[in-house]
Amino acid sequence: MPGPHKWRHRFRAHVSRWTAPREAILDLLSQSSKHMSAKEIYATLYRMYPGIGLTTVYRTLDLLVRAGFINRFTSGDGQNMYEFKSEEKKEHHHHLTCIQCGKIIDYSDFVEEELELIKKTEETLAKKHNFNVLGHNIEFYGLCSKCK
Amino acid sequence: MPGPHKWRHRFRAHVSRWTAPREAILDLLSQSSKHMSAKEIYATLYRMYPGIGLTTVYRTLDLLVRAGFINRFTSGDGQNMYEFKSEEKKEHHHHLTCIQCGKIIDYSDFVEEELELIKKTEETLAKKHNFNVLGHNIEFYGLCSKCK
DNA sequence: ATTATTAATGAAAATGGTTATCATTATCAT
DNA sequence: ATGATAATGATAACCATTTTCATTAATAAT
Repeated sequence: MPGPHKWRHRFRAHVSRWTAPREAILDLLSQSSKHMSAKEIYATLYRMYPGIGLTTVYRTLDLLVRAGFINRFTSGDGQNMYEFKSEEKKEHHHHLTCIQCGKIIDYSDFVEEELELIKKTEETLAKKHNFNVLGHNIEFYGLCSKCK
Repeated sequence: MPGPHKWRHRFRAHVSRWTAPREAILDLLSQSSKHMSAKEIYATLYRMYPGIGLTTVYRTLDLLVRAGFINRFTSGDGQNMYEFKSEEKKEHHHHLTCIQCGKIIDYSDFVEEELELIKKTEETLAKKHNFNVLGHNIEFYGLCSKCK
């Protein structure tokens, strides 16, 4: 469903108004396969849409996370990164981060095993501690080939 | 080895000078079973040692992480938490965090399985991406019994 | 023990990511 | 077309962490 309002339909279930910034942000993230920070997203959009504000970027990203369109995760250096939840390659993946240069590699090795274990763990934790488990963060970190 | 210089020996391998703030911080963390933020550590120590500075707390925590005395991990709300690496209960544990109130529960269910998988994953990632894998963060989050 | 060297400290200011405020703008139901 | 109000964006505030730099104090040399 290409075109100017590609996301409108799905988005409208979550917010009352459809706006240009929201489409621009969602569009950008859906086309970029990379993880992006709020600043990066702002800087990229600013080129073609100089009116956009950083505040709106942050607000929209929050919205998109809550609505389930994108994932948020914390990069090593303390800032949040965002990535589009693709439907096609809906492979469950985790991140391998270089603590030196910040490079992030997606990996999906042992996903089957991981998922089993995650599911089992979530169930046990939910029962044992009476938690409503909503998600998880799994990340490996170290030094990439260039930095080590 | 109790007494005023409990840590001196082990610490001296990593830094050139042994100081009161360093001992105080390490002492506090070793006695507290909880995870603490830099601010909490500072506030606690300030009572018995009003001369201490927040800067020193941060610097010493960095030092202790690098020296392997303590672990640092990111809590949900964007601040770093620190915990002593106990030798006795050297059980590998991970964290279950409430995104509402910030409560953190240590859990060690499925550690055997987890450790196996982690080890396997680390080895594969190291080879595949030529990474020097230094560690991992595994965390589940959700709503605790009070907050849900 | 005294002194010299310089690592370590701490007060204050700076930094950087994120959030709150609020007047203005623009979407959408009518 | 119009009005109600959701959404925006400029600015300032916030908060954890880091930097700067003059002062203090731990250790080595005397």
